[in-house]
Amino acid sequence: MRVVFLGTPEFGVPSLKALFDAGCEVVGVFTQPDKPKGRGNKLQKSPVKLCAQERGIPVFQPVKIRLDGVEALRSLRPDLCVTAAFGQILSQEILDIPRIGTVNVHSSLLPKYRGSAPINWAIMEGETVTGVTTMMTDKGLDTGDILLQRTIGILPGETAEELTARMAPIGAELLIETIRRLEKGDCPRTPQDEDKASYFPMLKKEMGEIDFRMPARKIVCRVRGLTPWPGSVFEWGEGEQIKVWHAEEAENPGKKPGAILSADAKDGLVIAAGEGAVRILELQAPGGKRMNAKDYLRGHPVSYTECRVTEENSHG
RNA sequence: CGCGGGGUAGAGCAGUUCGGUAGCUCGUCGGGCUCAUAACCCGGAGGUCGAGGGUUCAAGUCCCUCCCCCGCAA
Repeated sequence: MRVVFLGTPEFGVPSLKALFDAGCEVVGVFTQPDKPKGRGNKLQKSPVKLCAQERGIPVFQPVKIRLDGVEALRSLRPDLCVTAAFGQILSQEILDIPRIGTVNVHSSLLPKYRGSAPINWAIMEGETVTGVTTMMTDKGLDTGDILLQRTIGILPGETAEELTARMAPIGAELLIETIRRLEKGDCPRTPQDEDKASYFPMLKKEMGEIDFRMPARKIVCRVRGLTPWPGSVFEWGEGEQIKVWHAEEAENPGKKPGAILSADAKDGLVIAAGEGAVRILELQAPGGKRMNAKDYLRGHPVSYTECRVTEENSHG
């Protein structure tokens, strides 16, 4: 079977490897164009591109596949297209090309958490269970028929980064099972229940600004869900931005949100929230590396009594 | 050449402007106090100051080269 894989970040790599290892004829890989990234603005290849090149699979990087990638895809004459965090929307014209159709590996239990950041949102919403879904892609955004699903528990304190790493290989397994069953013709196919559907938007950098007026429990979930990108930050002193890598709930004796309840190497860093307080366990100052909050405080005495309380930002 | 911060004891930092015996907080080891302690008191060990070269009577500090780490922006 001729398969074309479309994916970009690390999440898609296990799926691509699995297709390859399962003996599928992966005739091409589509991924986002190399972009200048990191220090020095050097061009970076996506993880999926690197993986494809290692295996000698032709790589295509249209800026917008529905505009300048159609002919390339058609010429590959795929029986099946597989997407896993590709990052571009497919047009009907694209979807019509593969004989069998396009299977998407989505990292939530659809129809919940449609959208591009399902793992992050599931954690931010305080879920304890999520999962992966394989589905037939249609023109809508994550609205196609569900093929197979597998549930996965979210561990206490787990970050989006950790959960993503854990889910990617499971998604790959489910993908292979889906393809086997599609080949045999016994793959279940269930339309999504629109009444139970939920959609969550793309992550934006501003979402990382901690709003201390939220309940501590919520803040902690957001910190987990927004790791590693965009990360969670607060501001104190003269605009110094502190990135929070790890936090937990703590007691608040009744101070107003943003008040610094303690900031020393002995008691750690605790900041009052709307409900309860947030104990910051691991942080990162501008120019510095991430470190244990107490270590930070040992070398950086803090005299501020409060943090800046940011204005309302989208999705509390 | 996108902008910027940094590498000093096991950890986190100061010291670099204006060269002159390397310091702070914590940890660690030993001792003391205490019903007890992650608390307190006394004492000790522990550093090629990222690497190499240069200037100098003398370099963590000044000059040159290199390596590594990190933030922003994308």
